[in-house]
Amino acid sequence: MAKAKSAPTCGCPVTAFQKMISGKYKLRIVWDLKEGPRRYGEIRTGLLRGLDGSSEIAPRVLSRELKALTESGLIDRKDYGVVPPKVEYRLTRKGKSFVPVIAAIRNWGTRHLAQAGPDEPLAGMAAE
Amino acid sequence: MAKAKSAPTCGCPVTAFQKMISGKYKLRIVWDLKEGPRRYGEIRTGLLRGLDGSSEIAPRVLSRELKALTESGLIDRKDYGVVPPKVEYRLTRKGKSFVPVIAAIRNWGTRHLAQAGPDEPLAGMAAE
DNA sequence: CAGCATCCTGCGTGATACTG
DNA sequence: CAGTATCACGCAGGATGCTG
Repeated sequence: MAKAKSAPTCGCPVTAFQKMISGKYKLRIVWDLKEGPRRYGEIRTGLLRGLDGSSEIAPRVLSRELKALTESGLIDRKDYGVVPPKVEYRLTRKGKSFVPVIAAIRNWGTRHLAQAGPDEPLAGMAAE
Repeated sequence: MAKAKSAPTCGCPVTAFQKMISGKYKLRIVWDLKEGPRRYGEIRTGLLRGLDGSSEIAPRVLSRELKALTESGLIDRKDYGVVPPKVEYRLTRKGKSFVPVIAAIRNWGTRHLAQAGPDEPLAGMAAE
């Protein structure tokens, strides 16, 4: 179905947004990266916070999310090309500009969803 | 997975947000409803704008999205209980408070995703 | 008109094992 | 350490047909 993907990107920013951040971890990855570059393992570990620990994040999944984010231009991958492997991910300019949007989401969620998990007591959310 | 929903709601507003708006149409429905109450058919028709028309929205899908939104407390369902059936959906207070968030998303998307679909040249995004 | 019942399919996600 | 390769599964979401 829907073979011809010549669809005009739907023309809806909201839909494009949804596709871009589709996936369980993309938003959280970007959010975590706002504080600076992080390595693969660090992201993985950081993502486990807030989860009930019943499930570890499959490398395949995280890998794909990171790749998608990279291709979306939100994050940048820096491979140090050394052994043992060291790879850092950091926000691009575009990615940084996206942080306030996530902040707005978090803000709303905190207020209207009465989240009991203050992993962070509302960080900077200064819109540009 | 995650049978025991005793999980602490993940503690992440972002994750909760993603669950709440998961689905292809939820965000667009809320956005469309910001201009006032709409009937089932109107929502359905309105949602078709921006799609390449290759696929109609299955009633089952739209129905589920609307029900989910209702249970999320973002929209309210008003059944006139007449024949032929007339049902209107409108934003709740919570739903209205969510509109600015979508506006922020649209704003960002329009700027950074270069969307060519100006279904509306940025409508009012005044928070309440 | 506003749905619900049924079937079907692709993809996102998880688990496990292996590699440079 | 930072991934890739495979297998498997549940569910979102599309297609039809029917109903009050």
